[in-house]
Amino acid sequence: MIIKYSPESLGKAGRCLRVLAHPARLLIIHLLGQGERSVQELEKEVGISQSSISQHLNLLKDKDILESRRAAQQVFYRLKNPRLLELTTLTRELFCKE
Amino acid sequence: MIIKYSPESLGKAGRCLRVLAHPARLLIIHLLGQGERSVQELEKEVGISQSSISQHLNLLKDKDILESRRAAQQVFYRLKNPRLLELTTLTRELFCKE
DNA sequence: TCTGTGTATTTATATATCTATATATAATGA
DNA sequence: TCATTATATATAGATATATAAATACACAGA
Repeated sequence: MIIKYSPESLGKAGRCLRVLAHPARLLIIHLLGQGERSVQELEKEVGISQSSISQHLNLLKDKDILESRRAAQQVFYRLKNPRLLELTTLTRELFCKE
Repeated sequence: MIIKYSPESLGKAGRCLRVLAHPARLLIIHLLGQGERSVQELEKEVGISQSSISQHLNLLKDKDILESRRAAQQVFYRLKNPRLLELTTLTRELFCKE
């Protein structure tokens, strides 16, 4: 393990985890784990307003968790690193047992 | 994978992750990964006030992440589930690369 | 260029979290 | 019981986050 517990890395890890620590964003990541989705599709599947979805997506993109491509009017989002699913899976294993 | 992405489990996972998503608490978990510590020891190693340490420990205990035992005046805390370290390690691997 | 559709941003308000300070409780030993 | 040490809780002000509504922007087709 090269990565130290420096104040910087603790801060960065904390900020990234905090962005993940939201039900809607966890669901977005789960869905994107199955393949890319347009904002529209996410809006329907997550069940919150377009504006909220867009704001959540923006937070995740800011943290380099998602990336996107535009196809005509639509924008498709996908996980930047599929290993992120390991983290959400582990989270459920540890905290959602029953 | 038995665990579903129900609103309840998403909410619970989100709340637990959020408690982890703080630099001081990540450091506490890292330290407790090496073995139990008294509040006093954590106070010194983390470098924040006794009151703050106690409040962080309480949040973690509320989420069933830590457990404690009292020995005379001191209270020692430890990780309830050592697998939690897998989560913090993965977090650093994913988010603290550089 | 105008219109419609899809997405992003801005703004305001409500709510939650952080931190420090002060105070309270618990256990020990004199 | 009193004083001391260790830990926990309460409170308040500052800061951060969440959410909805309104608006702005981007693209495609007529």
